[in-house]
Amino acid sequence: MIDLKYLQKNFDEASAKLVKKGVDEATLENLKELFATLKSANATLEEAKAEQNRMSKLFGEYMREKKDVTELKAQVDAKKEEIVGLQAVAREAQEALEHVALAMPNFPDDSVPMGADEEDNIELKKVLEPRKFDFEPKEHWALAEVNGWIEFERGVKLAKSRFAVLRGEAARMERALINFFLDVNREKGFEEVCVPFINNGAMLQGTGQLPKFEDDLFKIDDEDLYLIPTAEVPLTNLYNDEILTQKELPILLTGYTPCFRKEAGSAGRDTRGMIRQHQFDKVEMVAITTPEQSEEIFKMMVENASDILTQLGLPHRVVELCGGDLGFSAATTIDLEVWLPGQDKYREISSISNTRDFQARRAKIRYKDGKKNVLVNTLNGSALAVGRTLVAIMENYQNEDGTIEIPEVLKKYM
RNA sequence: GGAGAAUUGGGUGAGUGGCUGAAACCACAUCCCUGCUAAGGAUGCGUAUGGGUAACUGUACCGAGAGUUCGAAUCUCUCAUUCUCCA
Repeated sequence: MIDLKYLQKNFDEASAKLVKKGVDEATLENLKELFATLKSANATLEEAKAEQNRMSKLFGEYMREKKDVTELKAQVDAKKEEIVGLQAVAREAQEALEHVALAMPNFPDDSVPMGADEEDNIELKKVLEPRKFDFEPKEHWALAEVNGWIEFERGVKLAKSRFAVLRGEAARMERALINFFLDVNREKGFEEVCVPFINNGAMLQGTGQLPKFEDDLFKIDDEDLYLIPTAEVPLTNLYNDEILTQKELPILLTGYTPCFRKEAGSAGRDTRGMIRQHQFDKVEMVAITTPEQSEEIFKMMVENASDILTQLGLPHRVVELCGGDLGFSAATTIDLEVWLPGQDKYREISSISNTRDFQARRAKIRYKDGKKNVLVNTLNGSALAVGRTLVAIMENYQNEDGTIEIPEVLKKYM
C-alpha cells in the first residue's frame, strides 16, 4: 500500500509518479478525498466516544458517592445512540478507502524509465554470446518429443491445459536445478527455508496479490486459502505483523516451491511448450532490509541470478523494466532474459524487484530503529524459474540429432 | 470424532466488572558507577491511528468476531489455535 499521508501532503508529486504506472489523476484524487473523509469521520466518532467514556467514569463516581444516576444514564444512552450512527459512517468511509487504496499500485522509483509496455524496457547489458548453430536449432517441445522428456498430453489429461509431465532425465534435471540453485543461493548468504505451498488470504494481501489479482489465483473451495503463485508470498510474510530488531537485518531467504497461476488474461500466449504453465517450480530469493540496505542488496540479487545463468552457460540479457511494465508491488524491477535459440528470442527467466515499503506497509513488517518502528524494505527475485531454465538448457545445449548435453555444473547433481 | 484446559505487551507471567493499557521479572535503550573476560545502580520502554512545533493528548487494541452493561482483559455466545485425556 502506498503512503496515504504522503499522498495527501504531496499530491502533485505523487500523482506524477503514479502516471508512470498508468494510474490516472482522477483515481488518485478520489483516493485523496476518501482519505480526508475517513479522517473527519473518525475525528467526530472519536470525540463522541471520548465523551461517553468520560460519562461512564463519572457514573462510577456517582455510584460510590450514592448520587442519583438517572439523568446521567439518559445522557449516556443518547450518546450511545449517536455513536452507533457515527460508527456506521466511519466504517463505510473505511471500507471505501480500503477498496481503492489496496488496488493502488506502488510508486515507481524516480530512476524508472517512462514507457508503456515491454517494448520500452531498457537493455542494460548482454552476458555470454549466443552459440552459433551449424544446423537449425529446434524449439524445446520438438526436443522434448525426440528425447521423451516432456509429456504435454498426459499433463492435460491429469489436470487440464497448461500442465505437463516431466519424465526420466528431464525430471531428474528439474530436481538437479532446484538443488543447484538452492546451493548457490545458500553460498551467497541466503538461508534456505521450506514453507507451506498454501497461504491464507491475509498473506496474499500482504504481498499485494489480493484483492486485485484474485482471478489469477487458485483458491481452495470454502476456505480462506490459496495455492501460492510464488514463494515470495510465504517467504516475505514469514514476518507478517512482526517488529524485527535492526540487528536481524538484512534477512536473506531462499526457498524452493511450486508456483500456481491461473494465467488469467494470457489466453493464447505461449500455448505451446513449457514456458507458461499453471504449475511450475521456482527457487526464490527474498530479502527483508532497512531502507538504507535495500539498494545494495537489490544489486546483489541481480548479480546472483545472472551468475547462476552464467555458471550454466546460458546467454542472457539484463533488462530494466519501464513504468508501464512494472508489476503492481514493484518500485523497480530488473528482468533477466535467457536466450532461446529455438524461439530465436530472449525470454524472461528471472524478475528481481524492490518493493521498498509497499509490501511492508500492507504486511506490517517493521523494525525498531532506536525508539521508532520503521517499515522494512522487501525485495524478491527468482533464482531461478526452474522450468524455463530446463527449456533454456534444452534449446541451448541441443545437438543436431536432437540429443541434449548436460551443463557441466549440473553433472554432479544428476 | 468426543471431553476438558488454555490463548494477556519482544519473552516469562499476574490480573474475575470502574482506581488496569495492564503488576512483577527478563530482554532492550540511555545514563551512572566500576576498569576488565563480570557485577551493581538510575531512568525509559506495547501497537496502530488522529490532533499538537513540542510538552502532551483523543481513540482503538489483552487469540478473532459478536453480545450483555452506564462501564469488560475480566460475564455470555460463535469461531480459530494450542495442550491434556478418551475413541
